[in-house]
Amino acid sequence: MLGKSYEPQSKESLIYKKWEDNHCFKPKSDFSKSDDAENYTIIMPPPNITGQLHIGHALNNTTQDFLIRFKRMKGYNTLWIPGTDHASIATEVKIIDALKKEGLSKEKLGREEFLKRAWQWNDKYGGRIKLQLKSLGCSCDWDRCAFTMDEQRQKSVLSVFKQLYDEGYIYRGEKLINWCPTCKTALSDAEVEHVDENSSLWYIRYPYADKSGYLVVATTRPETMFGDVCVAVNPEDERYKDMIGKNVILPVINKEIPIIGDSYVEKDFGTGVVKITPAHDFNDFEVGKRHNFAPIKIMNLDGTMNENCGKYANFDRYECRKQLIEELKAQNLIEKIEPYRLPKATCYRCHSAIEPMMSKQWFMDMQDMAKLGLDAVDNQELEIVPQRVQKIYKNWLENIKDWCISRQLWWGHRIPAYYCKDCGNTMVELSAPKTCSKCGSQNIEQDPDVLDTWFSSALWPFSTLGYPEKTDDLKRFFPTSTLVTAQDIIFFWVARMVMMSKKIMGKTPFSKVLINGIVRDDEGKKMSKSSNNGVDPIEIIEKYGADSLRLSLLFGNGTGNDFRFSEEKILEDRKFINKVFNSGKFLELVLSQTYDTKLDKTKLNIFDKWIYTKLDEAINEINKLIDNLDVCQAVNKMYSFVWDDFCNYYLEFSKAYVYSDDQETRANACAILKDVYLNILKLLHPIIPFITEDIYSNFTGELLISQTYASSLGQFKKESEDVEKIISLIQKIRETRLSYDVLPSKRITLVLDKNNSKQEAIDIVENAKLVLSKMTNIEKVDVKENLGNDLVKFVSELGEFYFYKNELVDTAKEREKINKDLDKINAEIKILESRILNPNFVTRAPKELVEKEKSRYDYLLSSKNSLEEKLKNFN
RNA sequence: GGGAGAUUAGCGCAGUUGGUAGAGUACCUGCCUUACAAGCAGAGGGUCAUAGGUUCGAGUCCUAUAUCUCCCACCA
Repeated sequence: MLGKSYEPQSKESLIYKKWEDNHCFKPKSDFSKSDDAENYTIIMPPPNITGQLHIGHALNNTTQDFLIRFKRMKGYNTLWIPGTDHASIATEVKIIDALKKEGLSKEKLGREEFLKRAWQWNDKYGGRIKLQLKSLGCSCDWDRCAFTMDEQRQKSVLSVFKQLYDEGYIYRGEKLINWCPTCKTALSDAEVEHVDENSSLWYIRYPYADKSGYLVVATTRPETMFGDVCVAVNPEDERYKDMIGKNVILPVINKEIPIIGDSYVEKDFGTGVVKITPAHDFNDFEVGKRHNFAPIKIMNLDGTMNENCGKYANFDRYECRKQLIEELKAQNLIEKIEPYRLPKATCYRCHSAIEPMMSKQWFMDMQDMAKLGLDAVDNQELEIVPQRVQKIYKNWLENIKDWCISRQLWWGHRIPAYYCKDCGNTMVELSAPKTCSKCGSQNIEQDPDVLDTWFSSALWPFSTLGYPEKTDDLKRFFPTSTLVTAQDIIFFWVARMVMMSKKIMGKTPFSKVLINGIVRDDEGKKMSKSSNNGVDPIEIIEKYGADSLRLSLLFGNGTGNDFRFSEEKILEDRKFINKVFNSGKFLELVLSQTYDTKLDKTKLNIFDKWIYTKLDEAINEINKLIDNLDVCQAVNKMYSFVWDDFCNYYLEFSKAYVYSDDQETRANACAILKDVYLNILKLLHPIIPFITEDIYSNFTGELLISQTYASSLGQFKKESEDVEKIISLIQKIRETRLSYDVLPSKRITLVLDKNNSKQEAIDIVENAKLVLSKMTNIEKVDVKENLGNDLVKFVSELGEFYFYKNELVDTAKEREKINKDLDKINAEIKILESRILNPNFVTRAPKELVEKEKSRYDYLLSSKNSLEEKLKNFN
């Protein structure tokens, strides 16, 4: 029995458990190896274990679950692999924060203890994330749940690292890298965020060595002057070109450096003179390299100045700047200071200023890799939806630089590089070597650093399937089908997965990628921790149920577009779920009043044939839309099919039969209604799995999740068209009744002209009399030979119809209304005439369209005619 | 500095080969019609940001402009 109203809270977790207990989330091939159904595989973007899921995750995972459930019911061998990400730097930052509160630090704790803490953290938060996914209804295979740092994934990482090292793609070297002085680690380019900041442009005088005056250098980083190796001017710059080759004195430390010419310098910016600090600026590094200057490091890893800065050694970088400016001012070496807005590079985790530093790190050569990533898109091995994202993806790959993959952190995959302390030999091995491969020494230590967290994420499409082992899963499910993710990790993750998969597996990891938009709050602001406007899906689920949340996320939101989340929208959308529930209650009621239901699909009336045809069309259309990843339209279609076609029409039609006095008619009508309704539940299951499952099992005792769509009965074109005509007649009757202010409860007569009506119209109306009467409160239909003038005419697609004038209520406002309608029709007639009478249109436009317009024109003319006649009735 | 997206009914939004502007919600009218008032039946409301262009025909394609949002970026 269905309750008075649906209560999701009490049921959802039980339903989920039932699915799990019955192994519904597992691929069919787990039970029958010979199953040759086509595979449909999704790997879940692993959420960071740093926290809990927000609405953005809910959107992504609902979308994935929608796809998986739909494909599962379409008969595919579906696999959805869940998992979590260790999120190296993000987690480490969190744990350090937590330690701080206890008065502890990472160093005090030591590596081993620290890692213990990290694993505890994983247990706690990873667990909560899984719980959230389950409450959302995600039908992923938990037995295959992966963690980026579990044993299996460690093997994948080691294997890939070694292979790429052996092939020369991974190398170690001292280069200028992005250094976060707070996190005390190197970062990749992708991990640097640029924010505009108000600062100054300092104009500093560098005296000529020959004491003939000074050169003014404009800089945003005065404190880096200790690392200057030269100053540069544009060789084309008339002001300075004669100075090239002369020397200037670096103030404060009084060091002589040369003036060089390099076209990198813009004549028009600042003074046209640039100080070159190769060890602390990426551009300067290139300039320095071109002119063979050795970089001079001036900073320690914690952001303090080093011994190359004279008395400023050990000063914090900002304190140094402050005092240095004062000293220069005192020496009259500051020409001026201008306010200046500059993009500041910051750490994407702790948001402190990044310092470019010379440092020995591990890198991945990205030239060949990037090409693999570009090929995937260019050769259409990979389709990114929405298409515009493809440009962003390509642009990034086209400008990519080598990837710094080592991090000076503890929580992560330790780099499998071993150094011989005696001969300096480097060994990259899957397990720790006991002796040096070169000198045989046992004095060996492992690199203390770990890998960029995105290195392991990049392997996700095959590491989750068991790589490097040649597992059945890997054979069966790689490459996967669709990836659904958020746009902020296109570079971090999507691009790198594509490159790694192509490199390691030789194949693009998935054929389609759906990039969802950003989730905003009800004011349109991006949901983020800093704005504190994030919403926990669990809260919403507890309040409204998972189905409501899911529906609200999927319904009416353009695929790939940003999405505004509000509880108000949930309340609006939730009405649909109520509608589904109530139609179930209606079925239950009807069935309870019928002794016997026998489904005989050979005995379908035209309305049954119509709804089956509509259902078939809907499924086909939805299938197509889903293949194109047009989730929004697919859900729209489901919604309108169920509410408009099924609830508003079919259900009402069926009342004419399920309450029939004829037992056989009644039994079959009930059976068919039930069958159609169960199909509706199947159709909706991917959006609102819980309630549909609940109702389905109520009616059948079977599990809905494991059902497949019924094979089509075929399409009944003729009957469908007839019913469409009946529907438009119903609308016309209702409209006409209302226009004459006839109360809905008043039963009136529908009249047809026997001589002038098409036989088709008479037959259709005759056959649909019962339904017409139910839907429009028509008492009877008169087919008359001779029409008197006591009638009022109206027109539908089936032709002309009449009401008895004396059954209607006249009103004065009728004239007004008719005139208004006439105006509208005349306007459209004019538009159509401009077309139909235009020889260009008639000859160039498609024939069918011309035909369509012509018949529309005829219809309008007769409508006009009838309105004009009607108008006469009110004279 | 470069790039992308948005601009459609009061509101928040759909609109996939160019072919008479759509649903939801709000508002208005009438209905407590035995699934559902979280409902049913109707109605009103849009020069599809602006200006040009291509076309028989443009919300849809092209070119500018404006406003908003996002991404990328080494002008010291």
